[in-house]
Amino acid sequence: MVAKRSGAQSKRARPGELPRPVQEPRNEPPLSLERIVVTAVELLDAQGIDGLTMRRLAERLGSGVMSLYWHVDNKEDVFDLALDKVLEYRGAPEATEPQEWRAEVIHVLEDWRTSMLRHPWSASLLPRRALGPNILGRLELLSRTLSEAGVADADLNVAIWSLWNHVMGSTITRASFELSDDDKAAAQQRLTGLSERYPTIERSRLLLDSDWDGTFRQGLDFLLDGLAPRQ
Amino acid sequence: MVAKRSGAQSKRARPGELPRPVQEPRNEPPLSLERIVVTAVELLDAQGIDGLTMRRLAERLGSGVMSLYWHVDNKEDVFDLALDKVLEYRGAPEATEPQEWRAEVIHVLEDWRTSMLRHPWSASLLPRRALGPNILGRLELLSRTLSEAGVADADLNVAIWSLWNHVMGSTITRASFELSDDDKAAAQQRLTGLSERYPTIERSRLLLDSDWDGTFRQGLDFLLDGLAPRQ
DNA sequence: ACCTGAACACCGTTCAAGT
DNA sequence: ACCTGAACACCGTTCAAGT
Repeated sequence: MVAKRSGAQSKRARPGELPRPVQEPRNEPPLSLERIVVTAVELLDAQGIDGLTMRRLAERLGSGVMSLYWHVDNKEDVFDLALDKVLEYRGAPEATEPQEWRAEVIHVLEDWRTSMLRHPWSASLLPRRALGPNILGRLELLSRTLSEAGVADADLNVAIWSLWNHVMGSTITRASFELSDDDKAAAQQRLTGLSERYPTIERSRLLLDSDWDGTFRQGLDFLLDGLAPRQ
Repeated sequence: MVAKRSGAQSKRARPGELPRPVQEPRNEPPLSLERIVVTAVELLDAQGIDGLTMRRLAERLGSGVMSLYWHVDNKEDVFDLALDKVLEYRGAPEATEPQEWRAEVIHVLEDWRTSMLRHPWSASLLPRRALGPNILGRLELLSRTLSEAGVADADLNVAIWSLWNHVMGSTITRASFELSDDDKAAAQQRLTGLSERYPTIERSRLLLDSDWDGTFRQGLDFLLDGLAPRQ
Protein backbone atom coordinates (compact mmCIF):
# COMPACT_ATOMS: atom_id res chain seq x y z
CA MET A 1 0.00 0.00 0.00
CA VAL A 2 2.17 2.74 1.31
CA ALA A 3 5.48 3.29 -0.48
CA LYS A 4 8.36 1.57 1.16
CA ARG A 5 11.67 3.29 1.64
CA SER A 6 14.64 1.59 0.10
CA GLY A 7 16.25 1.20 3.50
CA ALA A 8 19.34 -0.97 3.62
CA GLN A 9 20.02 -1.65 -0.03
CA SER A 10 20.77 -5.31 -0.54
CA LYS A 11 24.48 -5.53 -1.08
CA ARG A 12 25.77 -8.08 -3.55
CA ALA A 13 27.98 -10.61 -1.83
CA ARG A 14 31.52 -9.33 -2.12
CA PRO A 15 33.76 -11.35 -4.50
CA GLY A 16 36.04 -13.76 -2.69
CA GLU A 17 33.39 -14.35 -0.05
CA LEU A 18 32.25 -17.91 0.28
CA PRO A 19 29.26 -18.19 -2.10
CA ARG A 20 25.94 -18.88 -0.37
CA PRO A 21 23.30 -20.95 -2.14
CA VAL A 22 21.15 -18.73 -4.32
CA GLN A 23 17.86 -19.50 -2.65
CA GLU A 24 19.13 -18.43 0.74
CA PRO A 25 20.77 -15.07 0.10
CA ARG A 26 20.19 -13.78 3.59
CA ASN A 27 23.73 -12.63 4.00
CA GLU A 28 22.58 -10.65 6.99
CA PRO A 29 25.01 -8.07 8.27
CA PRO A 30 25.30 -8.05 12.05
CA LEU A 31 22.60 -6.35 14.03
CA SER A 32 23.12 -2.69 14.77
CA LEU A 33 21.03 0.14 16.10
CA GLU A 34 21.08 1.71 12.65
CA ARG A 35 19.79 -1.43 10.94
CA ILE A 36 17.11 -1.85 13.56
CA VAL A 37 15.87 1.71 13.16
CA VAL A 38 15.90 1.62 9.37
CA THR A 39 13.99 -1.65 9.36
CA ALA A 40 11.52 -0.37 11.91
CA VAL A 41 10.76 2.57 9.63
CA GLU A 42 10.26 0.21 6.69
CA LEU A 43 7.92 -1.90 8.74
CA LEU A 44 5.95 1.10 9.93
CA ASP A 45 5.67 2.42 6.40
CA ALA A 46 4.45 -0.93 5.16
CA GLN A 47 2.18 -2.01 7.97
CA GLY A 48 1.30 1.06 9.98
CA ILE A 49 1.59 1.69 13.65
CA ASP A 50 0.09 -1.58 14.82
CA GLY A 51 2.23 -3.47 12.34
CA LEU A 52 5.41 -2.82 14.26
CA THR A 53 6.04 -5.78 16.46
CA MET A 54 9.26 -6.81 18.09
CA ARG A 55 8.77 -10.26 16.67
CA ARG A 56 8.11 -9.06 13.14
CA LEU A 57 10.98 -6.65 13.36
CA ALA A 58 13.35 -9.41 14.39
CA GLU A 59 12.08 -11.61 11.59
CA ARG A 60 12.79 -8.92 9.01
CA LEU A 61 16.25 -8.55 10.44
CA GLY A 62 16.87 -12.27 10.39
CA SER A 63 17.63 -12.36 14.11
CA GLY A 64 16.08 -13.70 17.25
CA VAL A 65 13.56 -11.46 18.96
CA MET A 66 15.60 -11.06 22.08
CA SER A 67 18.66 -9.96 20.19
CA LEU A 68 16.95 -6.64 19.67
CA TYR A 69 16.95 -6.00 23.36
CA TRP A 70 20.68 -5.76 23.51
CA HIS A 71 20.58 -2.68 21.26
CA VAL A 72 17.35 -1.22 22.51
CA ASP A 73 15.67 -0.89 25.89
CA ASN A 74 12.16 -1.71 24.82
CA LYS A 75 9.56 -1.13 22.14
CA GLU A 76 9.01 2.49 23.14
CA ASP A 77 12.64 3.05 22.36
CA VAL A 78 12.13 1.73 18.86
CA PHE A 79 9.26 4.14 18.34
CA ASP A 80 11.32 7.09 19.55
CA LEU A 81 14.20 6.21 17.29
CA ALA A 82 12.05 5.56 14.23
CA LEU A 83 10.27 8.84 14.72
CA ASP A 84 13.43 10.83 15.04
CA LYS A 85 14.93 9.03 12.06
CA VAL A 86 12.13 10.18 9.84
CA LEU A 87 12.72 13.77 10.86
CA GLU A 88 16.31 14.05 9.77
CA TYR A 89 16.77 17.49 8.29
CA ARG A 90 18.29 17.54 4.87
CA GLY A 91 19.64 21.07 5.06
CA ALA A 92 18.05 24.33 4.04
CA PRO A 93 18.81 25.88 0.65
CA GLU A 94 21.79 27.77 2.02
CA ALA A 95 22.16 31.19 3.53
CA THR A 96 19.12 33.20 2.65
CA GLU A 97 19.11 36.94 3.10
CA PRO A 98 18.05 38.08 6.55
CA GLN A 99 15.19 39.88 4.81
CA GLU A 100 13.73 36.59 3.76
CA TRP A 101 13.07 35.24 7.21
CA ARG A 102 9.47 34.63 6.32
CA ALA A 103 10.33 32.50 3.31
CA GLU A 104 12.83 30.60 5.40
CA VAL A 105 10.34 29.85 8.15
CA ILE A 106 7.85 28.66 5.56
CA HIS A 107 10.49 26.45 4.01
CA VAL A 108 11.44 24.91 7.32
CA LEU A 109 7.86 24.19 8.26
CA GLU A 110 6.83 22.83 4.89
CA ASP A 111 9.80 20.52 4.88
CA TRP A 112 8.78 19.37 8.33
CA ARG A 113 5.27 18.68 7.22
CA THR A 114 6.43 16.92 4.08
CA SER A 115 8.72 14.63 6.04
CA MET A 116 5.91 13.61 8.31
CA LEU A 117 3.42 13.08 5.52
CA ARG A 118 5.82 10.69 3.84
CA HIS A 119 5.40 8.50 6.91
CA PRO A 120 1.84 8.95 8.01
CA TRP A 121 2.32 7.00 11.22
CA SER A 122 4.80 9.62 12.40
CA ALA A 123 2.16 12.31 12.74
CA SER A 124 0.06 10.46 15.24
CA LEU A 125 3.13 9.17 17.04
CA LEU A 126 5.00 12.38 17.61
CA PRO A 127 2.74 13.90 20.22
CA ARG A 128 3.23 10.92 22.47
CA ARG A 129 6.94 10.37 22.10
CA ALA A 130 10.07 11.91 23.53
CA LEU A 131 11.83 14.57 21.51
CA GLY A 132 14.83 13.17 19.73
CA PRO A 133 17.85 15.11 18.48
CA ASN A 134 16.44 15.69 15.01
CA ILE A 135 13.23 17.10 16.36
CA LEU A 136 15.16 19.32 18.74
CA GLY A 137 17.37 20.34 15.85
CA ARG A 138 14.39 21.47 13.86
CA LEU A 139 13.06 23.41 16.82
CA GLU A 140 16.46 25.03 17.27
CA LEU A 141 16.61 26.03 13.62
CA LEU A 142 13.15 27.52 13.73
CA SER A 143 13.97 29.29 16.94
CA ARG A 144 17.14 30.81 15.60
CA THR A 145 15.47 31.98 12.41
CA LEU A 146 12.72 33.74 14.29
CA SER A 147 15.13 35.24 16.73
CA GLU A 148 17.35 36.62 14.00
CA ALA A 149 14.29 37.96 12.24
CA GLY A 150 13.73 40.17 15.24
CA VAL A 151 11.14 38.34 17.31
CA ALA A 152 11.65 39.45 20.90
CA ASP A 153 12.84 36.85 23.38
CA ALA A 154 9.67 37.30 25.39
CA ASP A 155 7.57 36.35 22.37
CA LEU A 156 9.76 33.56 21.14
CA ASN A 157 8.23 30.59 22.90
CA VAL A 158 4.71 31.56 22.01
CA ALA A 159 5.77 31.99 18.41
CA ILE A 160 7.47 28.64 18.20
CA TRP A 161 4.67 26.72 19.84
CA SER A 162 2.06 28.40 17.67
CA LEU A 163 3.90 27.30 14.57
CA TRP A 164 4.60 23.84 15.98
CA ASN A 165 0.92 23.46 16.85
CA HIS A 166 -0.06 24.47 13.36
CA VAL A 167 2.31 22.00 11.76
CA MET A 168 1.24 19.20 14.08
CA GLY A 169 -2.46 19.92 13.81
CA SER A 170 -2.56 20.14 10.05
CA THR A 171 -0.26 17.20 9.51
CA ILE A 172 -2.08 14.92 11.89
CA THR A 173 -5.46 15.88 10.47
CA ARG A 174 -4.33 15.37 6.93
CA ALA A 175 -2.58 12.10 7.65
CA SER A 176 -5.57 10.69 9.46
CA PHE A 177 -7.99 11.63 6.74
CA GLU A 178 -5.64 10.33 4.13
CA LEU A 179 -5.24 7.01 5.84
CA SER A 180 -8.74 6.00 6.66
CA ASP A 181 -10.84 5.82 3.54
CA ASP A 182 -13.24 3.64 5.44
CA ASP A 183 -13.75 6.23 8.11
CA LYS A 184 -14.18 8.85 5.43
CA ALA A 185 -16.81 6.82 3.65
CA ALA A 186 -18.51 6.06 6.93
CA ALA A 187 -18.45 9.73 7.84
CA GLN A 188 -19.91 10.68 4.50
CA GLN A 189 -22.63 8.12 4.88
CA ARG A 190 -23.42 9.28 8.37
CA LEU A 191 -23.47 12.83 7.13
CA THR A 192 -25.74 12.42 4.14
CA GLY A 193 -27.95 10.17 6.21
CA LEU A 194 -28.26 12.85 8.83
CA SER A 195 -28.01 15.90 6.65
CA GLU A 196 -30.82 17.55 8.57
CA ARG A 197 -28.70 17.38 11.68
CA TYR A 198 -25.48 18.70 10.18
CA PRO A 199 -26.72 20.86 7.31
CA THR A 200 -23.87 23.32 7.23
CA ILE A 201 -20.94 20.95 7.04
CA GLU A 202 -22.94 18.76 4.73
CA ARG A 203 -23.49 21.66 2.36
CA SER A 204 -19.86 22.73 2.42
CA ARG A 205 -18.75 19.13 1.89
CA LEU A 206 -16.32 19.66 4.75
CA LEU A 207 -15.23 16.06 4.97
CA LEU A 208 -14.94 15.51 1.25
CA ASP A 209 -13.53 18.58 -0.48
CA SER A 210 -10.71 19.76 1.61
CA ASP A 211 -7.67 21.55 0.35
CA TRP A 212 -5.19 20.46 3.01
CA ASP A 213 -2.20 22.12 1.42
CA GLY A 214 -4.06 25.36 0.93
CA THR A 215 -5.32 25.31 4.49
CA PHE A 216 -1.85 24.75 5.78
CA ARG A 217 -0.41 27.64 3.79
CA GLN A 218 -3.18 30.04 4.60
CA GLY A 219 -3.20 29.32 8.32
CA LEU A 220 0.55 29.69 8.31
CA ASP A 221 0.28 33.06 6.62
CA PHE A 222 -2.19 34.28 9.21
CA LEU A 223 0.05 33.15 12.03
CA LEU A 224 3.11 34.77 10.51
CA ASP A 225 1.20 38.00 9.97
CA GLY A 226 0.40 38.01 13.65
CA LEU A 227 3.82 36.92 14.82
CA ALA A 228 5.84 39.22 12.57
CA PRO A 229 8.04 41.56 14.60
CA ARG A 230 6.73 45.11 14.68
CA GLN A 231 9.14 47.48 13.02
CA MET B 1 -3.93 9.87 39.51
CA VAL B 2 -6.26 11.50 37.09
CA ALA B 3 -9.70 12.44 38.31
CA LYS B 4 -12.26 9.79 37.68
CA ARG B 5 -15.71 10.60 36.42
CA SER B 6 -18.54 9.60 38.67
CA GLY B 7 -19.97 7.39 35.97
CA ALA B 8 -22.91 5.18 36.89
CA GLN B 9 -23.77 6.23 40.41
CA SER B 10 -24.23 3.16 42.56
CA LYS B 11 -27.94 2.87 43.11
CA ARG B 12 -29.13 1.71 46.50
CA ALA B 13 -31.00 -1.54 46.24
CA ARG B 14 -34.67 -0.72 45.86
CA PRO B 15 -36.84 -1.53 48.91
CA GLY B 16 -38.68 -4.80 48.52
CA GLU B 17 -35.79 -6.24 46.57
CA LEU B 18 -34.21 -9.30 48.09
CA PRO B 19 -31.33 -7.97 50.25
CA ARG B 20 -27.86 -9.06 49.12
CA PRO B 21 -25.12 -9.75 51.70
CA VAL B 22 -23.30 -6.55 52.60
CA GLN B 23 -19.83 -7.69 51.64
CA GLU B 24 -20.90 -8.51 48.12
CA PRO B 25 -22.72 -5.37 47.01
CA ARG B 26 -22.05 -5.88 43.33
CA ASN B 27 -25.64 -5.43 42.44
CA GLU B 28 -24.54 -4.98 38.86
CA PRO B 29 -27.15 -3.55 36.55
CA PRO B 30 -27.30 -5.37 33.23
CA LEU B 31 -24.73 -4.56 30.63
CA SER B 32 -25.57 -1.78 28.23
CA LEU B 33 -23.73 0.27 25.68
CA GLU B 34 -24.03 3.27 27.95
CA ARG B 35 -22.47 1.47 30.92
CA ILE B 36 -19.69 0.12 28.75
CA VAL B 37 -18.82 3.54 27.38
CA VAL B 38 -18.95 5.29 30.74
CA THR B 39 -16.74 2.62 32.27
CA ALA B 40 -14.33 2.77 29.37
CA VAL B 41 -13.91 6.50 29.95
CA GLU B 42 -13.28 5.87 33.65
CA LEU B 43 -10.69 3.28 32.80
CA LEU B 44 -8.97 5.52 30.28
CA ASP B 45 -8.92 8.39 32.75
CA ALA B 46 -7.42 6.18 35.41
CA GLN B 47 -4.98 4.11 33.40
CA GLY B 48 -4.35 5.92 30.16
CA ILE B 49 -4.60 4.68 26.64
CA ASP B 50 -2.75 1.42 27.14
CA GLY B 51 -4.76 0.75 30.27
CA LEU B 52 -7.94 0.10 28.35
CA THR B 53 -8.23 -3.61 27.85
CA MET B 54 -11.29 -5.60 26.98
CA ARG B 55 -10.52 -7.91 29.86
CA ARG B 56 -10.07 -5.10 32.39
CA LEU B 57 -13.15 -3.37 31.09
CA ALA B 58 -15.20 -6.51 31.56
CA GLU B 59 -13.81 -6.97 35.03
CA ARG B 60 -14.85 -3.45 36.04
CA LEU B 61 -18.28 -4.15 34.68
CA GLY B 62 -18.55 -7.43 36.51
CA SER B 63 -19.17 -9.34 33.33
CA GLY B 64 -17.43 -11.88 31.16
CA VAL B 65 -15.10 -10.51 28.53
CA MET B 66 -17.06 -11.85 25.65
CA SER B 67 -20.27 -10.29 26.84
CA LEU B 68 -18.91 -6.97 25.69
CA TYR B 69 -18.88 -8.17 22.13
CA TRP B 70 -22.59 -8.40 21.99
CA HIS B 71 -22.85 -4.63 22.47
CA VAL B 72 -19.76 -3.64 20.60
CA ASP B 73 -18.03 -4.79 17.44
CA ASN B 74 -14.47 -4.65 18.69
CA LYS B 75 -12.04 -2.60 20.71
CA GLU B 76 -11.80 0.13 18.10
CA ASP B 77 -15.48 0.64 18.60
CA VAL B 78 -14.94 1.21 22.29
CA PHE B 79 -12.33 3.85 21.52
CA ASP B 80 -14.62 5.64 19.10
CA LEU B 81 -17.47 5.66 21.57
CA ALA B 82 -15.37 6.77 24.53
CA LEU B 83 -13.88 9.58 22.49
CA ASP B 84 -17.20 10.87 21.33
CA LYS B 85 -18.62 10.57 24.83
CA VAL B 86 -15.99 12.91 26.17
CA LEU B 87 -16.89 15.51 23.58
CA GLU B 88 -20.53 15.95 24.48
CA TYR B 89 -21.32 19.61 24.15
CA ARG B 90 -22.92 21.15 27.17
CA GLY B 91 -24.60 23.99 25.36
CA ALA B 92 -23.36 27.49 24.64
CA PRO B 93 -24.28 30.39 26.93
CA GLU B 94 -27.42 31.11 24.92
CA ALA B 95 -28.08 33.31 21.94
CA THR B 96 -25.25 35.78 21.66
CA GLU B 97 -25.60 38.83 19.48
CA PRO B 98 -24.57 38.28 15.89
CA GLN B 99 -21.97 40.98 16.47
CA GLU B 100 -20.21 38.74 18.92
CA TRP B 101 -19.34 35.97 16.53
CA ARG B 102 -15.73 36.20 17.52
CA ALA B 103 -16.47 35.71 21.20
CA GLU B 104 -18.72 32.83 20.34
CA VAL B 105 -16.11 31.09 18.23
CA ILE B 106 -13.59 31.52 21.00
CA HIS B 107 -16.01 30.08 23.49
CA VAL B 108 -16.75 27.07 21.34
CA LEU B 109 -13.10 26.32 20.77
CA GLU B 110 -12.03 26.85 24.35
CA ASP B 111 -14.76 24.55 25.54
CA TRP B 112 -13.57 21.99 23.03
CA ARG B 113 -10.04 22.26 24.25
CA THR B 114 -11.09 22.11 27.89
CA SER B 115 -13.11 18.95 27.31
CA MET B 116 -10.15 17.24 25.73
CA LEU B 117 -7.70 18.34 28.38
CA ARG B 118 -9.92 16.84 31.03
CA HIS B 119 -9.21 13.49 29.39
CA PRO B 120 -5.68 13.70 28.13
CA TRP B 121 -5.90 10.41 26.26
CA SER B 122 -8.57 11.91 24.02
CA ALA B 123 -6.20 14.34 22.38
CA SER B 124 -3.86 11.73 21.04
CA LEU B 125 -6.74 9.46 20.13
CA LEU B 126 -8.91 11.80 18.14
CA PRO B 127 -6.72 12.08 15.06
CA ARG B 128 -6.87 8.36 14.52
CA ARG B 129 -10.51 7.71 15.20
CA ALA B 130 -13.74 8.08 13.30
CA LEU B 131 -15.78 11.20 13.83
CA GLY B 132 -18.70 10.53 16.13
CA PRO B 133 -21.91 12.54 16.38
CA ASN B 134 -20.66 14.85 19.11
CA ILE B 135 -17.56 15.74 17.16
CA LEU B 136 -19.64 16.36 14.06
CA GLY B 137 -22.03 18.41 16.17
CA ARG B 138 -19.20 20.64 17.30
CA LEU B 139 -18.01 21.05 13.74
CA GLU B 140 -21.52 21.92 12.66
CA LEU B 141 -21.85 24.53 15.39
CA LEU B 142 -18.55 26.11 14.50
CA SER B 143 -19.44 26.04 10.85
CA ARG B 144 -22.78 27.72 11.38
CA THR B 145 -21.31 30.42 13.59
CA LEU B 146 -18.69 31.32 11.03
CA SER B 147 -21.17 31.24 8.21
CA GLU B 148 -23.59 33.53 10.02
CA ALA B 149 -20.71 35.83 10.83
CA GLY B 150 -20.28 36.38 7.14
CA VAL B 151 -17.48 34.04 6.15
CA ALA B 152 -18.01 33.26 2.48
CA ASP B 153 -18.88 29.70 1.58
CA ALA B 154 -15.72 29.42 -0.48
CA ASP B 155 -13.61 30.24 2.56
CA LEU B 156 -15.56 28.18 5.03
CA ASN B 157 -13.72 24.88 4.86
CA VAL B 158 -10.32 26.49 5.09
CA ALA B 159 -11.51 28.50 8.08
CA ILE B 160 -12.89 25.50 9.91
CA TRP B 161 -9.88 23.31 9.32
CA SER B 162 -7.50 26.06 10.35
CA LEU B 163 -9.29 26.41 13.65
CA TRP B 164 -9.63 22.65 14.07
CA ASN B 165 -5.92 22.24 13.41
CA HIS B 166 -5.12 24.88 15.96
CA VAL B 167 -7.28 23.26 18.62
CA MET B 168 -5.89 19.81 17.88
CA GLY B 169 -2.29 20.91 17.69
CA SER B 170 -2.29 22.91 20.88
CA THR B 171 -4.33 20.39 22.82
CA ILE B 172 -2.23 17.44 21.77
CA THR B 173 0.99 19.26 22.48
CA ARG B 174 -0.16 20.42 25.84
CA ALA B 175 -1.56 17.04 26.83
CA SER B 176 1.59 15.23 25.85
CA PHE B 177 3.84 17.58 27.73
CA GLU B 178 1.58 17.49 30.69
CA LEU B 179 1.50 13.73 30.80
CA SER B 180 5.10 12.78 30.48
CA ASP B 181 7.13 14.34 33.25
CA ASP B 182 9.77 11.75 32.56
CA ASP B 183 10.11 12.79 28.98
CA LYS B 184 10.22 16.38 30.06
CA ALA B 185 12.98 15.71 32.54
CA ALA B 186 14.82 13.65 29.98
CA ALA B 187 14.45 16.41 27.42
CA GLN B 188 15.71 18.98 29.88
CA GLN B 189 18.68 16.81 30.70
CA ARG B 190 19.44 16.23 27.06
CA LEU B 191 19.10 19.94 26.45
CA THR B 192 21.31 21.21 29.21
CA GLY B 193 23.78 18.48 28.44
CA LEU B 194 23.90 19.62 24.82
CA SER B 195 23.32 23.28 25.28
CA GLU B 196 26.02 24.06 22.76
CA ARG B 197 24.02 22.23 20.15
CA TYR B 198 20.65 23.78 20.91
CA PRO B 199 21.60 27.15 22.36
CA THR B 200 18.52 29.07 21.32
CA ILE B 201 15.84 26.79 22.69
CA GLU B 202 17.98 26.21 25.74
CA ARG B 203 18.18 29.92 26.40
CA SER B 204 14.48 30.46 25.92
CA ARG B 205 13.69 27.46 28.13
CA LEU B 206 11.29 26.33 25.44
CA LEU B 207 10.57 22.99 27.00
CA LEU B 208 10.24 24.27 30.53
CA ASP B 209 8.52 27.63 30.60
CA SER B 210 5.63 27.39 28.28
CA ASP B 211 2.42 29.26 28.60
CA TRP B 212 0.12 26.81 26.86
CA ASP B 213 -3.06 28.73 27.51
CA GLY B 214 -1.52 31.98 26.36
CA THR B 215 -0.17 30.35 23.23
CA PHE B 216 -3.56 28.91 22.46
CA ARG B 217 -5.30 32.26 22.84
CA GLN B 218 -2.75 34.24 20.92
CA GLY B 219 -2.57 31.82 18.00
CA LEU B 220 -6.34 31.79 17.92
CA ASP B 221 -6.43 35.57 17.78
CA PHE B 222 -4.01 35.62 14.87
CA LEU B 223 -6.07 33.08 12.98
CA LEU B 224 -9.30 34.94 13.62
CA ASP B 225 -7.72 38.20 12.50
CA GLY B 226 -6.84 36.50 9.26
CA LEU B 227 -10.11 34.68 8.82
CA ALA B 228 -12.39 37.56 9.73
CA PRO B 229 -14.76 38.43 6.91
CA ARG B 230 -13.75 41.57 5.07
CA GLN B 231 -16.35 44.26 5.42
C1' DA C 1 30.34 -7.88 23.71
C1' DC C 2 26.73 -9.87 21.48
C1' DC C 3 23.05 -13.22 20.64
C1' DT C 4 19.56 -16.97 21.85
C1' DG C 5 15.19 -20.01 23.19
C1' DA C 6 12.11 -21.15 26.66
C1' DA C 7 8.86 -19.35 29.56
C1' DC C 8 5.57 -15.94 31.68
C1' DA C 9 1.87 -13.01 31.90
C1' DC C 10 -0.63 -10.90 29.23
C1' DC C 11 -3.56 -9.46 24.73
C1' DG C 12 -8.14 -9.36 21.10
C1' DT C 13 -11.22 -12.24 19.07
C1' DT C 14 -13.62 -16.84 17.02
C1' DC C 15 -16.53 -20.32 18.11
C1' DA C 16 -19.79 -23.23 19.84
C1' DA C 17 -22.77 -23.24 23.50
C1' DG C 18 -25.80 -21.92 27.16
C1' DT C 19 -30.29 -19.23 28.99
C1' DA D 1 -31.97 -11.31 23.04
C1' DC D 2 -28.27 -11.63 25.86
C1' DC D 3 -24.32 -13.79 28.10
C1' DT D 4 -20.46 -17.29 28.75
C1' DG D 5 -15.77 -20.16 28.93
C1' DA D 6 -12.49 -22.49 26.37
C1' DA D 7 -9.35 -21.99 22.89
C1' DC D 8 -6.36 -19.72 19.32
C1' DA D 9 -2.98 -16.89 17.65
C1' DC D 10 -0.77 -13.54 18.91
C1' DC D 11 1.89 -9.82 22.11
C1' DG D 12 6.36 -7.58 25.13
C1' DT D 13 9.66 -8.84 28.21
C1' DT D 14 12.44 -11.64 32.12
C1' DC D 15 15.72 -14.88 32.75
C1' DA D 16 19.30 -17.92 32.55
C1' DA D 17 22.33 -19.41 29.25
C1' DG D 18 25.31 -19.73 25.32
C1' DT D 19 29.54 -17.80 22.30
